[in-house]
Amino acid sequence: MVQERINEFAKYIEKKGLKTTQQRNDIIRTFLKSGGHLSVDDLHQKVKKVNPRVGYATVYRTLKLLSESGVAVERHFDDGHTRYEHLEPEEHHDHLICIKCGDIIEFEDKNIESLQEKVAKKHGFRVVTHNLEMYGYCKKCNGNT
Amino acid sequence: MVQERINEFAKYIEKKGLKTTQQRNDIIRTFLKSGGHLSVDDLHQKVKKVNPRVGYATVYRTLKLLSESGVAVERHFDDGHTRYEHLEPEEHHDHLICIKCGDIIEFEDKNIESLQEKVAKKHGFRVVTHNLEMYGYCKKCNGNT
DNA sequence: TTTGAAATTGATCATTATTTTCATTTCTCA
DNA sequence: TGAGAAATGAAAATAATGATCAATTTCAAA
Ligand SMILES: [Mn+2]
Ligand SMILES: [Mn+2]
Ligand SMILES: [Zn+2]
Ligand SMILES: [Zn+2]
Repeated sequence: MVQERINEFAKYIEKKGLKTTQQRNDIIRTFLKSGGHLSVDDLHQKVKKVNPRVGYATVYRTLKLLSESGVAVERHFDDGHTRYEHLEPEEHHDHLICIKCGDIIEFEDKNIESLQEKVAKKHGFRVVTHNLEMYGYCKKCNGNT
Repeated sequence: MVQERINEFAKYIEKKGLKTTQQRNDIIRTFLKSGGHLSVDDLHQKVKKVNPRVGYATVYRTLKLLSESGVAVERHFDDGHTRYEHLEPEEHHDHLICIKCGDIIEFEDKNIESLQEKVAKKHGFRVVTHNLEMYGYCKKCNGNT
């Protein structure tokens, strides 16, 4: 639920002694309303339609805050643009990324996750985050160039 | 074997109609002699000890060629520095990365790999490359801050 | 061995994503 | 409502990487 994410972020802002502003509200609402994996530029484009005076730097700063608060997660796919998506708490997934059309498929596989933990444990390693990305050709692009 | 990698690269250079040069030789030998996951800067530092006149750009260019040839692979961990390591043909592994001391543990898990393929197949996706990275605390860093 | 076209090199400049600065504006709340 | 703290946006600063280009090197043909 969008409102819950907004409240969650508000709580984080409050706890850090920061302030609520119109720009932040516009950015957060636009972000939460959007699906997919947004670059800073993507989001800035969208926010400008709502509030043309929002600056690029503020989008950067707000996305950073959203990540810190747990409302958003940063993704670093292999295209040199950090992307953000919003997740429900405790939610997690990994990605299949088409190197032809750019389509991104999300998946979650408990068996893989549990084997990952097993590997980590074998090395005495405590995992905080992980990412599993597979690059290749999606179904649609498979029969082409 | 280092010599085999050198030959492999020579063959690639030849096939592309490129030339053998002292700089490339120095860079390649230094790279193959080194273990670990080297940044461009790391490698440049090392090469300069062998041949001080080697420029930064040439290290970039040569690492690119090494990757194309299959002798090296590029890694994009979450620190903004592309790193390179050399692998034997057909070799593959993934990484556990300590966010405290920076140590990198390599692992290979056929079970995980096979589950990955299964997930991809389920989505009609043909995987070309993948990367699985787990960030956290290594055994040594676990009992500290 | 000489030669010259093609490739390479290194210094420097260009680019691009992201961060920082800082003067100005906006919030918060006593 | 007014002061102090935080936020903003425009522009400058960073930092990794890529592109340019004149000078140098390689190599196969002569
Ligand atoms: Mn996703
Ligand atoms: Mn490795
Ligand atoms: Zn596709
Ligand atoms: Zn460690």
